[in-house]
Amino acid sequence: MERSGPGVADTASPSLRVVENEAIKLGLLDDFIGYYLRLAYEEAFQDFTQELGADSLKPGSFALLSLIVENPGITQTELSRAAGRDKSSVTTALRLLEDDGLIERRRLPDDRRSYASEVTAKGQAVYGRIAAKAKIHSDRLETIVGADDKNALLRVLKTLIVSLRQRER
Amino acid sequence: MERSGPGVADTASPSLRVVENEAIKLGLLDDFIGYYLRLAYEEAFQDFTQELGADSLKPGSFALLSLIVENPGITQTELSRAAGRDKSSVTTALRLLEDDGLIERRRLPDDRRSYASEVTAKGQAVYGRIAAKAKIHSDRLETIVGADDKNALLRVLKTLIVSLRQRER
DNA sequence: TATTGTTATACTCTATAACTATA
DNA sequence: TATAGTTATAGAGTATAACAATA
Repeated sequence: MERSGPGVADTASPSLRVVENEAIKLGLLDDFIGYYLRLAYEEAFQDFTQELGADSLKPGSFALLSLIVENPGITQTELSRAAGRDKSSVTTALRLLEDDGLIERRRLPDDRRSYASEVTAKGQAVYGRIAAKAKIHSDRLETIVGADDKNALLRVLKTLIVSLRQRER
Repeated sequence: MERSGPGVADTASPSLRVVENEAIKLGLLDDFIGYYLRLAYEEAFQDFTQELGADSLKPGSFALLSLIVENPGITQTELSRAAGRDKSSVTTALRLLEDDGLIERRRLPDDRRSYASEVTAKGQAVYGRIAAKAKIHSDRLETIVGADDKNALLRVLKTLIVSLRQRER
């Protein structure tokens, strides 16, 4: 990210005013990362959803489908950890994907408790279309913040996630 | 944020692996801001919640209470815009705050359709405690990412929010 | 005993739409 | 007619807990 000059970080910020709001004071909120993370997530998600249009896929489903495409045969417990969701949530979401014919599951012969998920031909096709739209969406975000800031943003977000998760334990 | 050297942004990233996960490939997801925004929001929120402990206040309520403390007499429509929630959601959340005795509402004499919200003495006290805990939480996040990156993160998030909101219209 | 996945269930947060009252 | 706020309701998206099958 581009550095703001010393001491000018705040004043250099775009005037959020929460929306384009008159003169609402944010107080504590103005410095509260979680507040902006939530708003930014919501806006980004909505932008992606609009881009998807008819290929609508729930946010959780998109993450799962990507993980399955990238890691054929991944088990549900692995998906659960990777997506940061409970295994019961994964079960629910996977059933929807399976009902739509986008993925298939088969039992693992070496551990018959586990199910390996695979993308189907149809799922691959849908994923291809979604991937193209995801790229458009990603490019738009990158245009907004700039390539350097985008990479830095990802890096900082990952640092936050990893550190906070480690702290939980 | 500290710049990574040219071309090393990715490799310089902390190895997220989604958690500390073996070797799950993220594919598209690895470059997908929305994915990390969601995970980061969830982790940050959970950290804040744990810090709050008994003074638990819902995330939406915290934002509303802050806005009321900072903007005494703010109306519900203004709160709605500021918090990025529908007015019906604001109504529901305000009633909880009112039931808990943290805020009061009074009709505006000049426009009897509107209600002005004010924090009560009790609400002020609760807010004081929460503010102290919010500071602890914020300081922790700042320690994790560093002061420069924190300011840059806020700046980039605000840019994203503002730009995407403008685009919607 | 521990783990994988399923199910039933419930919770949290939110929005939509129709409404009342005021303007 | 338009706006502020309320209400009833529904919907995402998720987790908890108890469970069956397997290890």
